[in-house]
Amino acid sequence: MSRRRGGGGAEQESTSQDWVATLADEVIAAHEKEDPDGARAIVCASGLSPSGPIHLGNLREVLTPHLVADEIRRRGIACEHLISWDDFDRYRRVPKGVEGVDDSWAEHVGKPLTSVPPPRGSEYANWAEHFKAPMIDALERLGVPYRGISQTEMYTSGAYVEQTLLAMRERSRIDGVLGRFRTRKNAETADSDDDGEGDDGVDPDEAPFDEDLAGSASGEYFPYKPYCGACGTDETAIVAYDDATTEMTFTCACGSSQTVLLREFTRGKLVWKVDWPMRWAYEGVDFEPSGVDHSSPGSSYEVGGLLVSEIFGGRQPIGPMYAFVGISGQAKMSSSKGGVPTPSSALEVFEAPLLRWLYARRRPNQAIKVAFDAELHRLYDEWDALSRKVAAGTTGAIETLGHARSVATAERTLPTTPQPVSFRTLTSVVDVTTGDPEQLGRLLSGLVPGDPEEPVTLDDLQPRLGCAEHWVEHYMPEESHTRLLAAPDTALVESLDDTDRESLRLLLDGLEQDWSLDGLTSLVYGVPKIQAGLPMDTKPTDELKASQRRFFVLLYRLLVGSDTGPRLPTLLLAAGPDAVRRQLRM
RNA sequence: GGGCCUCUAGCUCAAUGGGCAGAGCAUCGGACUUUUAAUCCGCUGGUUGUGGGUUCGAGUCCCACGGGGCCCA
Repeated sequence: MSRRRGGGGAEQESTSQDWVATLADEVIAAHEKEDPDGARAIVCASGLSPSGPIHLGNLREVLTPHLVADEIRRRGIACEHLISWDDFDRYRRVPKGVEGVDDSWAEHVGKPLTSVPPPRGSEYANWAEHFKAPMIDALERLGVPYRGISQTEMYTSGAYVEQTLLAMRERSRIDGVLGRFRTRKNAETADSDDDGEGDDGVDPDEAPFDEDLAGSASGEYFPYKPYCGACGTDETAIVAYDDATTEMTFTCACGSSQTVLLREFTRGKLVWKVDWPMRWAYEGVDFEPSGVDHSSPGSSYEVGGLLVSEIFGGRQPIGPMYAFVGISGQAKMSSSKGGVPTPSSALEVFEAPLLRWLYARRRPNQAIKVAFDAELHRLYDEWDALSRKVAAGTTGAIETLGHARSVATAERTLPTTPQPVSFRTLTSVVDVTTGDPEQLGRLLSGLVPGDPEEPVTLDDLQPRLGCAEHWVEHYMPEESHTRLLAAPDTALVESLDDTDRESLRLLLDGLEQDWSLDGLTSLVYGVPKIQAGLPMDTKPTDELKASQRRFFVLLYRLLVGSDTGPRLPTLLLAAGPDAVRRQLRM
């Protein structure tokens, strides 16, 4: 890891950088140009709107700047990561499928997110806090340090008063900039759902609120939207504003009307397209990515780039666009749990470094997929293979970087599983033992080649074991489960011929002579040998193999009702002697 | 209508500042006293969507066209 600080720049030596290092180079170079003395720390920023569950797409909004900031800090350069909680945004609609929420929340549409009651049963004070909380927890577990800024706090404390007054003074210039992107056709239907953070975007409904033309009751443009003092919503329109006194009068759809001094008034905010560049300037943001929805002409990113310099005297941050994050595999309960998988729900089945790796290994403009289905197994396999290669020193520079960024940050190392048993194996074992710790322990100690002095404990398998347990319970397809039959298949038992009956008797007789993986292994393979009159150490012939196979199929049918299943020693050990006897008794 | 992204082995995808096109899975062959979507070894597999251009050199950069996805209108 290079730790150089560009005295005169010109360090182009390496071609083995990943996208994170390349972006960090750019950010550092741009920052140096502007602030040669390095008096000001570099600022990377994210914006999150807690208008509903914060999903895995939003996580990219955070992890992209996080990785860049982390790289900058690893180089010993001061860098701060801001997360702006856009919790002063208007409540746009009632999200579907959120537990504890019904249509009655519609009456809060138009209020700030921090003024909307949380879902029923929530321990949090309001809507925004309720949805921020799991994200805050996930960021902690992912090792993301940041400074959170509540926009509600900023606006209501008057932090942005000067900027607000400036924007109002300059309203006609702002209007002009916005106008460059308005086509004659859509001048009346501007985008109201443009909150900049890829807010799930599904908003096919209702009359959009025209933000570009906010509050233009008089036909004049105002870049500011007050919340009504009576009903609390932003269904307001400014009817008069005086630059000298900052006296502002506005009316509301609820019928009320208010006259305030804007230099003292704090229940309102700049419209999004003006708000964003104002904050770039206010915080001195050097890096902030944005979702693909900003690739369109006239997007808030493009417009903001003009406004930040023309109005607010700032500079547009470096800001790559990141592509969408796809999801495969759904939680069984997803519809009742609010639909979209969130970072917290992902961390129930992904080890934290693995989830970081998904976001670190691809450039932001590449679409990525977070898998909750069986592809998760492959992902774990890939990750384990990478970890082994890194440990052996056989990886390329870029792979090594991706791994390093995932397992640790500049500040700390994230928890890893000491004994990374294959996720596939873990889920299968958890499934057949139905999570019983004693059986789990027996099976896993047989699977993990452990030092007899220091036997493997279940703790050595954490946190992965917990992920496997959660996956089996919530994501494993019903048909993939191995379920012991609840009662003997008497019809099948009665139809057995003498040879089959004898084989079952032999198995049951020997069952508890050596109740262990090894003992059961030699037993199940030995039964057909005994029947054929062969010694136990006989090498298998084709004929013997065939009879073994027949025997196994019989056992599978009697135990789980199908022709195949988990390895029989594993299955028998997991089932326990009582259940085995119950199913095989003649 | 405008914009962004994408197209690489049968499948899923790598190749991240132009420098010998690579993995996993699948197939096939071999090994294995252990059946499972087991493990190990090996083989096969390619006109990098199409056509041009820049370059000593292009999957990579530029232009056009075609397929797919997304955003905005």
